[in-house]
Amino acid sequence: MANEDLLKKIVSHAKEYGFVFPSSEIYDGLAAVYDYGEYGVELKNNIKRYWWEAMVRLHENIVGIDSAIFMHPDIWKASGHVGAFNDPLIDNKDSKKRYRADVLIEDFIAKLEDKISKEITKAAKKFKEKFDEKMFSATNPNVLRLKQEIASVRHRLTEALNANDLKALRDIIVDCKITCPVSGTLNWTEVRQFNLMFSTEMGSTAEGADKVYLRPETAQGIFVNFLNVQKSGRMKLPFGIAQIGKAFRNEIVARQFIFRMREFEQMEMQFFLRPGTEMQWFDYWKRQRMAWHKNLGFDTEDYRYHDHEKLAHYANAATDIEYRFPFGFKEVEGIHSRTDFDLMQHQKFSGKKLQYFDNELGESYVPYVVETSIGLDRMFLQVLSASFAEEEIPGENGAASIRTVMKIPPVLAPVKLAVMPLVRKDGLNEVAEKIVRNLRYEFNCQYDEKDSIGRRYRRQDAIGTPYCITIDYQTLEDGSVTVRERDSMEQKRISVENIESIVKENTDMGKLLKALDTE
RNA sequence: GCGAAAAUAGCUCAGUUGGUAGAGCAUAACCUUGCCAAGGUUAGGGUCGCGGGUUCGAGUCCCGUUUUUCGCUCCA
Repeated sequence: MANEDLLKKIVSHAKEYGFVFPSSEIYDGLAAVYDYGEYGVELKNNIKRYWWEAMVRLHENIVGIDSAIFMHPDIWKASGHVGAFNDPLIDNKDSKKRYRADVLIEDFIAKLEDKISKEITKAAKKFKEKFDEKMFSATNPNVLRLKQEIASVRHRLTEALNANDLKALRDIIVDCKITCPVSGTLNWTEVRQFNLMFSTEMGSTAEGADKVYLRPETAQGIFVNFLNVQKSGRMKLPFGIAQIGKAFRNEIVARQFIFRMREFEQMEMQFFLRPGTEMQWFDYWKRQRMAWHKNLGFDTEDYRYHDHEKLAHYANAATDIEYRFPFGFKEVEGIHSRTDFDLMQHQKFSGKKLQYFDNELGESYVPYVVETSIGLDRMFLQVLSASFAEEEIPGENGAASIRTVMKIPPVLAPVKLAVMPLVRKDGLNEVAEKIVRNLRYEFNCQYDEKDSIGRRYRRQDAIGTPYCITIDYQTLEDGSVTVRERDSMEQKRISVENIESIVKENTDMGKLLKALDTE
């Protein structure tokens, strides 16, 4: 199966069986926004629970919070999102390449500087020992002209950037005849700014309204609550704060189904620690998080680390956990050693001390942070991708049929059990309905009496239900039922009383967590 | 945001040189069967993504637009 086809199949399967719908579909949809359907929301909630309990319940020193999406606007100045998210971009119409306008100009300045050093090298060769570089660069007309040009361009660049004047930026490019490195032409578009943060107004009157942003990450809600949690929870370093929540990014290109959405959900944990111990904790979380993924039982070959060589300004180590999606290995989770960058920034912008008094050392300091950040929607897509299977089943008269089955780990499956009467008569349906009524307190349980039993099994396969119970005439005689397992399609006869324990045993979150903890 | 391609029923797709929309599956009701999809009868469901234009007439031709996919680009 070609890989693009596989993604297509997953997308249409997700829609057909109520996992994921395009947003606002009857209005032609809204780009890069999706809704979760009746089974999707169950799966998503189960993933959240697996993460939350693995982080918060299994670690004594990790607690959770749920911070608001709206935050004080200055937070985004401190975090660097205002500014860094505002790159001025320009496109070359011939090569179709996009550049950061300020980078193009910086490159141009670098070229001029390069010219100066070439002049100097040339002159140095010519005059040998008699060459005086200081004297030369202060008097040579070529060098002086270049220096003047650099100063002028740099001045204009600074002015334009400070004034946020996009037209002035473009004028510099045009005036300096800066060409596209690819096409070599001057055929530029306007300079445009892409603010990756969504904003809205807080306050109902136009005059009093203040601009607020929809958070582009959940991490900042943790940083600004660091002291609150540390004090109210009497937390001792090292400790972590976990959070699951929505974040919003106005992506220029949002594609690949729910892999990159404008509104998405993150599961983040910030681990606060003593400076100098960050690499040890970075390694710890790197292993822990990979173990969490692999504990789900999918093919371990499909996971890998991707260590960052180019680090962001705030990080001193970073790695991604990547999964082999139908469109290649892509990031599902990031583990970053963020140093004290964030807390220092908030200390600076808020004017409040964000320090921890370490009794062992007898001194206070701004803690370092190691972060684990996983995209819930990506994780969801990962589970869909890994679970989706089409199997050939030998038919009765030689004709093979295709079985589409979602081999979702039973703990995460939206529906744990389907109960169906073999026939919709002779009281079999009543018996089945009663079983569902009794078991629905324990786990998500479905009743289905429509169509042939084989077709009902296939319907449950399509949504990943791990167990199907069938009530037949023998049930009426001895209280036994058949239990059919999703992946093997094997059937066993068990007594009605044992249904609960069998399903529970194999769909139990506690058991999955235990397997994770002993690794 | 640029370029290319696509868009017809819930899904997968037909639809001839322009003549007023079909199939299979799915869904619902009833009957029948009963352990791994595709039994029978009936029904519902589409202003052919949307808007404009050409034409007596547009699913079909033209322009715009939206959404999706692919390639660039971006992902602090």
